[in-house]
Amino acid sequence: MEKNLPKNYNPKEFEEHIYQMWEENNCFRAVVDSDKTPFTIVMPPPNITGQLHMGHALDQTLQDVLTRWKRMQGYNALWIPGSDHASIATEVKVAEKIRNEEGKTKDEIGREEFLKRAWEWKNTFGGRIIEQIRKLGNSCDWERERFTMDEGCSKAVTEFFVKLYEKGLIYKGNRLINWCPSCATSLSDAEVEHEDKTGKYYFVKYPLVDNPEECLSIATTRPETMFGDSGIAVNPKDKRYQHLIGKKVLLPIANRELIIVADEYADMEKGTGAVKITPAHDPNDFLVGERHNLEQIICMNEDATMNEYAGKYNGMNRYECRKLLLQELEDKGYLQKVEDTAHSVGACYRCNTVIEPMLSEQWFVKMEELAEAAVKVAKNCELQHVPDRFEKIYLHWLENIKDWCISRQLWWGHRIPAYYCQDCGEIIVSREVPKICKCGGTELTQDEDVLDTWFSSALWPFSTLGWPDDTKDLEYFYPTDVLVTGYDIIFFWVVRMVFSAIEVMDEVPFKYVYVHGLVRDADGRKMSKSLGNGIDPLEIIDQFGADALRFMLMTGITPGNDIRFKADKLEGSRNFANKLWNASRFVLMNIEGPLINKGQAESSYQDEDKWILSRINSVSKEVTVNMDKFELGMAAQKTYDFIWNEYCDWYIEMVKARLYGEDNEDKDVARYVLIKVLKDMLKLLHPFMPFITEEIWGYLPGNNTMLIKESWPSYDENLSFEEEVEKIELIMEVIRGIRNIRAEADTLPSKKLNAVISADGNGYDYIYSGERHIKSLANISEITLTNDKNQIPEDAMSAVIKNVEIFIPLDELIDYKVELERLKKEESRLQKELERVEMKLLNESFISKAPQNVVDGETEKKHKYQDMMEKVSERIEVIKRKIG
RNA sequence: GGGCGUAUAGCUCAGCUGGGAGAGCACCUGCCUUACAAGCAGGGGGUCAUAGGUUCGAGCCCUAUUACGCCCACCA
Repeated sequence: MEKNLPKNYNPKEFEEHIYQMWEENNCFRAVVDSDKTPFTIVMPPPNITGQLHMGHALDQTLQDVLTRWKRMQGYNALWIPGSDHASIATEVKVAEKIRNEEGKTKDEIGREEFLKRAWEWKNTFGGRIIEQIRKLGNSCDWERERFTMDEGCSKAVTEFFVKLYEKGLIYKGNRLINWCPSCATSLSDAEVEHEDKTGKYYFVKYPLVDNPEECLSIATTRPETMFGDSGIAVNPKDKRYQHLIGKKVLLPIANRELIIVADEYADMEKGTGAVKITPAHDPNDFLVGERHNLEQIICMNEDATMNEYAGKYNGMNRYECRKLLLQELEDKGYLQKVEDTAHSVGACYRCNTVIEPMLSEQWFVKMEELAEAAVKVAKNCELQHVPDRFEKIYLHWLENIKDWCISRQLWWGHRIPAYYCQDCGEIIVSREVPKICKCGGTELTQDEDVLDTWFSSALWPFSTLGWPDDTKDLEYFYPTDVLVTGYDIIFFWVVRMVFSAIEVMDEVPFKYVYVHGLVRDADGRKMSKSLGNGIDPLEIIDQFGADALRFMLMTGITPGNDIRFKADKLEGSRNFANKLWNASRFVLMNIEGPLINKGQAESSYQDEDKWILSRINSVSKEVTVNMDKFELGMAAQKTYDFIWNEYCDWYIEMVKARLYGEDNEDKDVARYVLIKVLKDMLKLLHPFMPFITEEIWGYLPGNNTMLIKESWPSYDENLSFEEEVEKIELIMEVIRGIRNIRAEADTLPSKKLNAVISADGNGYDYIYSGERHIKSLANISEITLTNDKNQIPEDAMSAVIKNVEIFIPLDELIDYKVELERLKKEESRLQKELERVEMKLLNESFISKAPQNVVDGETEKKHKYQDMMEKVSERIEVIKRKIG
């Protein structure tokens, strides 16, 4: 007794131990090996605050499919896992925890103690998501697991910062930045999400100092910022206001004088044509202010409450202030009118609080030069996007980039390696903590701020390989091959990795960027916490198995397009796994003793053996082509179709009679082919469904190694049998034809029937050699094969397949009306096909302009249809006569 | 304001360089046929958003339009 698979497919019974087996045998491990070509992927590091969601499942399955496939192809495949410290998100979570558990604020607890708590938090919960992603079957090299704030990554961050600073690409400056009042930190432009909202235009009257009767009307959407006004701009070409240039207006309520300046920025079409200038709270106004040397008045505090510049509104939050201020303006006659308007409001991408543009001293990365380099590599194809339309998005962003604000007023993150001399004020940027200043001062304090999380993520493709040290890993595995990510973080991450890598490695960080879409819910909505429509991958795995989830995410997808999470699609994937399981079980229950060797089998192949061998051979080739082009959805689909529709539905059925028969030698051939094809199928499917394929593999005879280490099926010219393919496909059509007759005529008994088949030429030979299949699969007891018209029975139902005519003689059982309907339907179908082909062939320009092979093909079709038509018409005549 | 995507069977989606419209689910009919009812066999169902154009030939290429969605933008 050979051992066989359990009767039921139950992924829970083996997924975990299969994963353990892979790990124990170091199957995911990749080390420098100059005999092999490396294939490297770095995992986009999930946030330590995060829970595993469907987005991760999709993202990581794609990477695992690629990694496993390349590994099987013989590459030294390395997939580096890790996690991200997620500065803002983690800081907020930890602060929340401290507040809830101890009732203390961040400031009360202090920086040092806070960081201690944050690390504790990281150590407790940071590993959670890493544990969760193992359940997906990820074959990443866990010995190389990294964290963006581990020693090596931190060293890389410092090195990168200092390098850029020394090159003059990092500077500290007083600029207008995006301020999140809730997170109490600056944000980069990428971290602000814009949303169109309906708001209001408030037209406020600013009286002229010279002549208080005359007022300048100014439109604004944020009236509270008037306390930061330091000028009014009008367009120099604007005739309405030319006489006012250089004069002053009085800022209502605050009673400050504002100068009217002429600046191109003022748009004559917008508002009243005169615009208030608030240099410290608006990026445009900032520039205007600089040009005209206007005062920069910050009128808000860091928590977006008003400050002393707002007079009696001091301490009030910005919205409250707006409300009361408007009331006061109206009461005092300064509010001219209010109009509705749609305008976009920026919000913090972490907490969704409306950001406040504010003047602030921050650290910036100069982007111009870095961006240029990143543009160049895309344009000369060193970097390619899949699908390529994302290159446009990438380029557009880079070509319009502004300097990157990298300092954050947070504690959790990489502290900026800048030190200030308390004696002379000198800034020292250094890899090491400096002991003494040039001036001799020894009191040096480090900058309080930390760096943008994305500053460290930007180094991920090389910091994880040892940079800034000159490691063998770096030399061997870098640059990485593919970066897999969602389109939502191209700006945050992809772009920054590219220019950082070019800057320090002088080479792109990856050759391909595979961009995938979002996983949406069944109704097409984005999965989100607030909607509560998220689906937990762990629950799905628990219920259906990781393989079903993976396969579901991989089929029917196109790069870059979103996918919907549909329960029935998941069931379909699970059913497919079940199908494979049962087919394998069937094969195993028919294996006894050792298999014969290749040579023995080759000399005795039957037609169906050659057919299936030929088919798996072509399918392997096609699947590989698809994989090469990142068409993973297509590759999965083709594998699915082959396994279910060809191997299970046809080959296994065809071979059953041999397995149950007496011819032991032939039985062995069938067994050999069953196993051989099954093995190739498992290989093709393994990247997509690693667990079940590995599990089944372990049961197959002669397998000492694990499937994960097996080699990918390659095309073998010797296994292409065109004639047998043609032959079996004809037999299959004949069987379908008979089944159709049987099913369409409901008077037919389900018992065995006889058939007369008329054929000539190749058809005759093919049918002759395939009789046994027709008998067993179409439930026929006797076949009379003839090329003699006289042998054709009149009282029969019939079908025409190419040049083959099938008759099922039935005498009194035939419902001639039904049969006539059937034939007429077939006749009209043929008629349409024939007309279409004839139209084409009558067209002179088609004949002269279309390629010869296309014309030949159409001509051939014409003859075929004509022949079939003739036969069907004859039958119609016969049946008509029968009806009378 | 600019850019992009999607529109194909009742539903969800495939469809590679232009050459006879596909899958899964759902639906209808018949089957517990000793691998599998998470299954087997058979079947119905589409003017490929609209209008032009290029071509011998368009779901596919070009132009315009419509609907939905997304992204970018210093839109007082």
